Amino acid sequence: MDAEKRKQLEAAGWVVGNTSDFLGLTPAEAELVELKTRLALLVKEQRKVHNLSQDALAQKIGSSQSRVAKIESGDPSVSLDLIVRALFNTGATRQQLAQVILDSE
Amino acid sequence: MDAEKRKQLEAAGWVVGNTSDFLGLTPAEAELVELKTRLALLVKEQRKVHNLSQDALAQKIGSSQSRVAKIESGDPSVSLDLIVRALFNTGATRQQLAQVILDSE
DNA sequence: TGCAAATATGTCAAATCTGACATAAAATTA
DNA sequence: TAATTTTATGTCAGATTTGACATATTTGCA
Repeated sequence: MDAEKRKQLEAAGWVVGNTSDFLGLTPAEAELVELKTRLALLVKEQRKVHNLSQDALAQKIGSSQSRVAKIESGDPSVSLDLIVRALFNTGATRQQLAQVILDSE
Repeated sequence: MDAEKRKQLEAAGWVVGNTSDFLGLTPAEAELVELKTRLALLVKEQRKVHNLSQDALAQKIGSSQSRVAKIESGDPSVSLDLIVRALFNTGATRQQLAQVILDSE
C-alpha cells in the first residue's frame, strides 16, 4: 500500500494498521472504503460549487454542521446513506455520482 | 400531494405521481429510496447469476440469511452500506453499480 | 405427491450511527 | 489588526441498523 494513502486514511480516522492488515481486507471491503472516501470529497466539492456553508447544508439534510464536517473529512462514523443524502442535497446529479464510482480505482 | 407542490416539482423536471411522491419525500430523499431499491434488485440478480444461496452470500459478508432476504426485499431497516457491501461480494462491478445509478429514473 | 433446500418474516439485544452540543482553530471580512 | 464567520474535533445519549434466532412459507425435485 502506498504510504501517502495510508497516511490519508489514518488521518481521516480509518483503522488501517500496517500494510499486511490493509491487504487483509477483502477487495469488496477495500472498494467500499475507497468509494465512501471519494463520495465524501464530492460532497465538499459540490457544496462549495453551490456556495453553501456546512451549516446551510446541514439544515437541508436535517443534521448539524459538525456532522457535515465529519461527512466531508471521511470520518468512519459516517454512513454511506448519509453521504449520498448529503450529495443529492448539494445538487449533485446521478451522472456525477456514477462518474465518481467509475473513477474509483 | 397538493397542487402547488406538484407544480413546483414538475417545473423542476420531476415526474410526479409515483409512490415516492405520494409518501411526501423530497426529490433528494426520493432519489435515495429509488437508488436503494434498484441496488437491492441488482444484489438479487447478481447473487443468482453467480449461483449463490442467500445463506452463502450471508457468509461472505458476515451476516445471516434473513438479513440477505431483507436486503433483497428492499426492507427499510437495511442501510445503503450493507446493500453495496453485499453487491461487491456478489462480484458486481463498479461499472454495473454506475449503470444502475444512471438508469434510476 | 412428499421432502429438503431455499427464502420470507418477525423479534430483539447489541453494535453502530446520529444530531446536538461545546469548543478550538482556521478562514474571511471590516 | 480585531471581529465575524466558517470549519474541525471530541463527546454522548438517543435513534437506527445489525446479526442471530425462531419459524413460516415457498420452491424445486425425486
